[in-house]
Amino acid sequence: MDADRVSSVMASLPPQAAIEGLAEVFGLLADPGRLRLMAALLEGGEMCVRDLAAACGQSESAVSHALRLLRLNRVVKVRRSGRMAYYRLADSHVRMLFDLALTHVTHDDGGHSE
Amino acid sequence: MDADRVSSVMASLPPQAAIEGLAEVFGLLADPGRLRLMAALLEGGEMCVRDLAAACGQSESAVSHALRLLRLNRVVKVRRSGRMAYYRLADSHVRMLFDLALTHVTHDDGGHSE
DNA sequence: TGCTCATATGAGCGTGTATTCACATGAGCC
DNA sequence: GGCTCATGTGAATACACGCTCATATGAGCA
Repeated sequence: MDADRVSSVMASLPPQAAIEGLAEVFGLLADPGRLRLMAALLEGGEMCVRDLAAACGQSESAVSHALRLLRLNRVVKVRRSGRMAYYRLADSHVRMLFDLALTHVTHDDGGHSE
Repeated sequence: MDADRVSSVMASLPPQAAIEGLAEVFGLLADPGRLRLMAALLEGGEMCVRDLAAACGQSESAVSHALRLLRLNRVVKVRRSGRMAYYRLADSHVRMLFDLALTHVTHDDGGHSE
């Protein structure tokens, strides 16, 4: 048991709040439904809820719930016009993470094993 | 309802397998315990289970379970020496995502709101 | 006003997942 | 061999999360 190493590593760990914030952000990206929405918005630019639901193969209710989460975390932005709501990706860190990961996953697919 | 836009977006969506793989990877990063482990390994280089548990403030069992997950997904690698197991970060995409996000979160902290 | 459509939201439910506890494996040491 | 220590694993529990269903809000339109 290397006590020196342990305490120096402990001291270097990011604060709890930062860690939990990170986990929350990654959690947003840990759902296929939300990922499809983001991929659609990345390609489509700006879309309404119905079109997003149709394009991503999800119910409008599920999409609305998902968009609410992304909205609360500032991953997407809304523009309201009449009774329509047009969503687009915000220029957030989340977008960048998603974009980067998507690029990688389409070129090289790592898999499972022990 | 913009049918053309919808179908063109649908066609551009990454295949289901890619999306699910992405979600799985992000899911690995969506837990504060695992993030602390990765942060510790990023700083400490190579550490045994006990030291990781001590440095991250988690039970050894929880750490072992978490490391198993990370190992199965090739995020960490093990070196066994006698009864000890020394873990280190693998050069995976996951590591890069984590590293990038960590850098950002320590410089600018985005938050919640409607 | 009354109706429909687009979206939003709340409750309830089923599922996945992290943690703990108890135990197993296996190396080092006497 | 018998003991201890470091790690691994399985089962059980508790919690979080996403989905659906029902309903609400609010714009457009007759």
